[in-house]
Amino acid sequence: MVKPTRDAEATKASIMQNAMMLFAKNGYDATTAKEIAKKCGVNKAMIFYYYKNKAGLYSAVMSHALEAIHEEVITSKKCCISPLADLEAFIKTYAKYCDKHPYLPSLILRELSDSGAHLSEMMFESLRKLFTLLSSILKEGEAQGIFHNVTPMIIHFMIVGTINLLVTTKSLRTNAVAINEGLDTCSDCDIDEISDYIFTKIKLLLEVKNEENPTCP
Amino acid sequence: MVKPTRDAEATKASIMQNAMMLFAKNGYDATTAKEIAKKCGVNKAMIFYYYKNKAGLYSAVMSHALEAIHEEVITSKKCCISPLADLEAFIKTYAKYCDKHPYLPSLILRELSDSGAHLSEMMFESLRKLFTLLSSILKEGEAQGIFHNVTPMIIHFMIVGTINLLVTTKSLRTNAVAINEGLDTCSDCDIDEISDYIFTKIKLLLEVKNEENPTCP
Amino acid sequence: MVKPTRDAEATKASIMQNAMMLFAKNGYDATTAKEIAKKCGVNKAMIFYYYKNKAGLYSAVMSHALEAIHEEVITSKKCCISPLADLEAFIKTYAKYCDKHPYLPSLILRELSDSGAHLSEMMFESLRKLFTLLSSILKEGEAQGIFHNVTPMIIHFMIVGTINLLVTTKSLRTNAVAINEGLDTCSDCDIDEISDYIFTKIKLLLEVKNEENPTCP
Amino acid sequence: MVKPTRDAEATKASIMQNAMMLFAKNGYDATTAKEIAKKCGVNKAMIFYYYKNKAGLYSAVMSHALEAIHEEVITSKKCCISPLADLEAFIKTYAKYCDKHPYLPSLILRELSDSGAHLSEMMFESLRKLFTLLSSILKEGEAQGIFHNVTPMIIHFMIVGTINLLVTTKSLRTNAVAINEGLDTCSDCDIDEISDYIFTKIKLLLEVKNEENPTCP
DNA sequence: CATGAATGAGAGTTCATTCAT
DNA sequence: AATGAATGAACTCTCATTCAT
Repeated sequence: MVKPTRDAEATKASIMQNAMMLFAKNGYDATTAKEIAKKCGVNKAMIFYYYKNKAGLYSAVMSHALEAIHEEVITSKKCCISPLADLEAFIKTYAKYCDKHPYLPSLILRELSDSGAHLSEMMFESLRKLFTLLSSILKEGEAQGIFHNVTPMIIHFMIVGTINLLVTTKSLRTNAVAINEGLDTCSDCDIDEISDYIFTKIKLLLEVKNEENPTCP
Repeated sequence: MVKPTRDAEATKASIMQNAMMLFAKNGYDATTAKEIAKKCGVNKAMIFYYYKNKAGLYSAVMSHALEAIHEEVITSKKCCISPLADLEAFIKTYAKYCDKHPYLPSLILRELSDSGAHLSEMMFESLRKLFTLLSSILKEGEAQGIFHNVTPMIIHFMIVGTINLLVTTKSLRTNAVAINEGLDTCSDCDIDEISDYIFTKIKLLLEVKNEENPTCP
Repeated sequence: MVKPTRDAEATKASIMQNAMMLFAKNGYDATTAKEIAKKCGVNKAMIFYYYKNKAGLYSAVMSHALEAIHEEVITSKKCCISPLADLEAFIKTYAKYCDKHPYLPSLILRELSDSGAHLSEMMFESLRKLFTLLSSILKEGEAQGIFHNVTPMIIHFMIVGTINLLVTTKSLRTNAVAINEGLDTCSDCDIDEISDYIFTKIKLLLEVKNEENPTCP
Repeated sequence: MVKPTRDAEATKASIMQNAMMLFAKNGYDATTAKEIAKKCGVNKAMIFYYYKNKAGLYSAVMSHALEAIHEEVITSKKCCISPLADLEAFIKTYAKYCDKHPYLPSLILRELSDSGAHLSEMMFESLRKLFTLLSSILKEGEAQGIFHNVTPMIIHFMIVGTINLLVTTKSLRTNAVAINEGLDTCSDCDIDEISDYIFTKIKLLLEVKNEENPTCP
């Protein structure tokens, strides 16, 4: 009995927002249009009015999320002056964004978990762009003799995969520690510690000589 | 006078095997009983006869997969004599197993992607045991002064997450390279190269002094 | 400050015109308000504004079509001087009208095909008047000894049914001949040939002695 | 609460039978699966179990009806010895069949009323076969000098169209006479009178010399 | 042990229609 | 007069699950 907004933009955005949450939590198939509509307080039919069909909504959700993160990472990179600083920006921005929008890593993991069989052109493109960005940073660093023995794809997954898993398993890790007290599941680590740690480790792994390169201010 | 299809046990196993494939490829919801039955060449009702319901079958599938890997990784560890060797065994065994049974990483990623909301006790336990194993290796190595600055949870995800993503995205990465030729998506890397590379990198990242420690024969 | 689309009457008429086409082509149920509106270039809501609801629009369409033909056939009759001439006028006018407005026979066949269950009073009345007209011509002819053995209802259907089917199956008959070349589906016959032929045959069937009666000039 | 038949053939046939009635009465779109299932006393899902989808059921219904009539007409023809006898058999068999199964003419009129836009290959074929049959009778008669000035397509529609309309408008014609007493809508004519009349008229129209040709015994 | 028939619940989607501007 | 947003009811179709044989 929520009275209609009569504000197209707001309704449309609300649908996307709530759909994002539900898709991330329950996956594509287990999320129903009814459920989304209820959460938005709008009629089920509005979903189809604005997004044509469920797949269209999903596509829009993914596109939105991936564009946003890509934008953010690209922007953060601009302030920097060296591959190392770029790398740091990449890691920290990605981590921060995932922490703030924990739906994203869920959605990405889900998409990747079926070999991208249902990945739309657009999502595929977004993921590729993100990788291309990191790849160019790493290649540049290698060219400048700062990074060594780089296989960009694997490094990419080391960074992105680790962050994704840490974010998506947050509640899980808290539970695990409750059961087995000796286990350190990093359940108290905040996102800044985590990204610092990852950055440090990635530097080691890329055989960076610490003192010589400027990082992000 | 109806001739039974040879062997009940075989039918039951066939259902599990085919279900595993389909669950991994399409996810829980998108996999239908009809589809599984068809692939097995048995009647749909048999699934319910043997596994009570779809959730029961899924549970059995996950249980089977996780037990198998756990067995394998635990066993392989025994052959070795140092934390470094154990680490190597862990990485290579896990990677090899995932490569041979690519359904597993898919299933795991899928489960983790919703914060384990639907993770059964049993699956949760299995994942925890896997982490406990690696954790003990890392702790032991740190105690012996071989590994440094270890946060086991993050290292665990770095290893397991990277391997999972590399395996699940295999076909995806091949496509990506077809589109953008300059991109190196490691599409030709075989699993041995990959696990070698990861092991090497993890050693760097754990600040292992290379020459002093024996590895697995 | 919204500039009205020129002319309310024009909008209303456009809706009717396009609705007629679509109802004829796809039937009542398969024709949607959206579709009609799109074809008219007006907003969907206008249909309800002008015609209250879909049934109202349909009613208006049928009424319009039937009135038009009735007007035309009745009028044409007046120019003539004998039952035979009247009959000729009836056949040729009906045929010509159907050929020019092929929606009408479609709509009529559709209505009749469900035993008139949904036939509105008004449509029923129109169809009845058409039959009454032919009936009176035939009766008069019989009274004058020109026509013999007349069962008006059957003759009526022989004329009207044949013309309706020939018009509605035009494209169908063209296809049929393309498939089976030996078949003569009269696919090239134009409406004048057809109505001439029908008139000739109806004369034979009514046992008219050819030379004695004047026809329409 | 009808207890299940557990007789596949019976259930399947019941669905077809009831669907035929409803499709004929209300048309394709206005007939719902729910309605059909209710009339059969079976679960809605059975329709899809046996016929895949609504269109499949419709197709099966049409196919069944058209095959049946074609069979009947072909069979009746065999007993005869001259084109005239064949023609008589055609008309009387068709009329009788339509009278006994009044769904058929409704379905045919409906299909033809949209220019066969939705006519499936199979239905189209059946209709074509029926026409081919009559066509060959007429051509043969013309070759033997019994029939004159034959345009088979038009004659076909004169026969078939007239019978179809007479059958489908039966109740309508009864109503019309109630309103306008002077009107003779042939509301009391039985099917034998009708087909006799039509046959007689068609003979006149084909300029058959009455005494010289044998008809069906 | 195995099958095909049957079911009920619910999903996505469409659409006539109304409301507010 | 005209529009786009919003709704509720209905429809087709799917699917896990059960029943009878």
